[in-house]
Amino acid sequence: MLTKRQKKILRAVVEEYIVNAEPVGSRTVSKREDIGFSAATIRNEMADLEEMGFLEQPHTSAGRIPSQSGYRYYVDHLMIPDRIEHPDLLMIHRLFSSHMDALEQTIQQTVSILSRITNYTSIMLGPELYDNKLKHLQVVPLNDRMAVAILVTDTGHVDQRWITVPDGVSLSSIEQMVNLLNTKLTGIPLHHLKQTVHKELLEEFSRHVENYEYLLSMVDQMLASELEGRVFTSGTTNILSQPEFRDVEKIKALMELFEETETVSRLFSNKHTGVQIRIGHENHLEAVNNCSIVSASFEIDGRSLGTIGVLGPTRMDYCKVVSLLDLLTRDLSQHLGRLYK
Amino acid sequence: MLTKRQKKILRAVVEEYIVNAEPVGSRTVSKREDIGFSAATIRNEMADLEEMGFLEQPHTSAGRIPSQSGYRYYVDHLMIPDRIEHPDLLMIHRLFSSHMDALEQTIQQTVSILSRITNYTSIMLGPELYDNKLKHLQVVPLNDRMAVAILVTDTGHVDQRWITVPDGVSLSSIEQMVNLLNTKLTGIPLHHLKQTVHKELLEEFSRHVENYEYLLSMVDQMLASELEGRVFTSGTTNILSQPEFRDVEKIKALMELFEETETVSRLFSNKHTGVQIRIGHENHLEAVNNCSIVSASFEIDGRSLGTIGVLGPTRMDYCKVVSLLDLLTRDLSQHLGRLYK
DNA sequence: TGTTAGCACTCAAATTCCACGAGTGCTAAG
DNA sequence: CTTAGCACTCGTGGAATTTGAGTGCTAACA
Repeated sequence: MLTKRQKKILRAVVEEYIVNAEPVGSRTVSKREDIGFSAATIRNEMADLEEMGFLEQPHTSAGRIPSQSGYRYYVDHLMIPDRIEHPDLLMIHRLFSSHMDALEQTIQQTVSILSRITNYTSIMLGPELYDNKLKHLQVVPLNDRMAVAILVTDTGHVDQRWITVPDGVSLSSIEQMVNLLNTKLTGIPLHHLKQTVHKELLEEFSRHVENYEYLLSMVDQMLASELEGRVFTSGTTNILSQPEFRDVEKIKALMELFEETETVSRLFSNKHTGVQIRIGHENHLEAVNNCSIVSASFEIDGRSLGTIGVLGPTRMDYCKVVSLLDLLTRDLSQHLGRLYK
Repeated sequence: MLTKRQKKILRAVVEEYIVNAEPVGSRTVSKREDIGFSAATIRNEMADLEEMGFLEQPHTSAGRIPSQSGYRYYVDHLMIPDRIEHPDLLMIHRLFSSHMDALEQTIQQTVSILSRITNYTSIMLGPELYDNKLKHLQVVPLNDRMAVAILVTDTGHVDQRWITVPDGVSLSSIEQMVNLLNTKLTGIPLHHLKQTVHKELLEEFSRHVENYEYLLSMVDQMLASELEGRVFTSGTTNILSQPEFRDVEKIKALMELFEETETVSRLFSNKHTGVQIRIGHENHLEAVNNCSIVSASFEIDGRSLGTIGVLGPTRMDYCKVVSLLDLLTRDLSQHLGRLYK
């Protein structure tokens, strides 16, 4: 357990380092208004804090910087979330009060705003489509071999894919099949579509549609849509302004990371409610060992729709980011709620 | 006019520099097999070539590097396009002989292969949709205020947008209108849709559809689709391995460039036939002053569909890139031709 | 007993200095 | 016209030196 004074000092060191990105010495701390002790006293306390693992020294004759447990203690016990500045509030308010755009646009704009306000890289996962329900299915033939299949969900998401038409299948039988599927599948969650077809509709199929065996391969092609949410990013270059990324190798590792949506998706996924903070090694990934990821989910009716998050150096302005994410996910959830009702 | 020997030497310098990224001295050149002169002779010639502006010296006691006009002369007069290596050929062949994917996937795979083979950043513009013809129009209502409009073109491109339903417009009248539009607009090029509606269909509208004034605003929303081609990139991080990008500032400028699709689109646009090379300042953009852009268009029936290109340092392996782009655009054109017929 | 001033000490970063050598330009001989 | 030889240039890299921020320890003080 830390004494009150130690907490004060730890907090001062973290906040000072977040701003200046340079090791902070005892003198700097003692000169802060909220600290009433001499540099010598601070030195003693800082030595103790280092022994406890909350601070570390780059080298003997330098000041202290927070260790990863130092940051962890800070976000868990010492941090007081910022109030969001007025111009930022205004920008967010304007985004969500604007007329309804397509979902993807809203998402893209949200990440974009987040990265502009924080000056870190921001990322959004989702929304996942698993339990979206089928609203409409459409097949548009392009020629006698190719057709476009279009799936619309109740949330207004549109999914498309090209399918090849098996030999010997007529346009009219395709049409017949699509009609049948539409009447039978509307309202079924996407991740149940395939098994519903195979379990319940096979019989119906064989009765109403000729050549149904061939058509089945088409249906399977149609329904093999991607259910995972997409990854949206914004401000990937922001992080290059941070002094901890002067090294080209680090930049490269990070940029390559962003090109792998798979990994990004894993890094940012967040099944908890509320804002989640992962500091450095807590991410279990070499490339982000000196980065922190702050993320939060947005939801409708308690059902998580996706995640929005920020990636920055461990020396991140947690106060600002946390309060911002809190606000954004609230507003986003509300906005999407209005949209879907 | 350069003498034969000068050409030989210029070529040697350029090729040597492309490989090693270090100033090449007279000794290095004289030791090449295809050069039969002593270092001293080369020195004299190199001094002349420098005077003519084809070579330059970083400092007095260093070798020469090609100037931008040096590269220009090289690609215009000295370069002999490479034969493409077998494994690369195989990869490309496999891409285009695979079953037909959706257009976007083919495109993404093409850029990806290009960047992997060249180790530079590769980019594709397009395809532009201006003269694609409408194949099918569909409106799927989500609730009483929102609907999704879906546009399918004859090339299988699907465009979607959310539209708001004006008050007092019934679902049935929307249906009626969509039917009308489908019969009247199918086969019309996308960039004519709007004016066709306003010029030729207004009258028809007023006769068949009630409340047509309200519906018109919906139609306008639907048809305001984006006709410019999208920008696809791959291997943005490749360029970070090049020794000319050890400087974080340069990296940042370039990465920020990639985030601006507008500028990227302008940089790579290529209205000529055949492979086009733009070297350094010829791009008229600060961030790519020491980069070259090689691009080529792909087309169907002589009609340009889009552009594919490569961005690398001016010290680029032009031979490889040119022959590769030549092959890729040919194959791509052919592939798309097969697809659309 | 807790706090503070003073002082010697440490060590990274910046600066200066120096030797090395790759490469040049010029000259004179072949 | 070509080439060997030589003096000269200048960037590179390493060693030595200086500088200064910051520490730990000790002793005095409240």
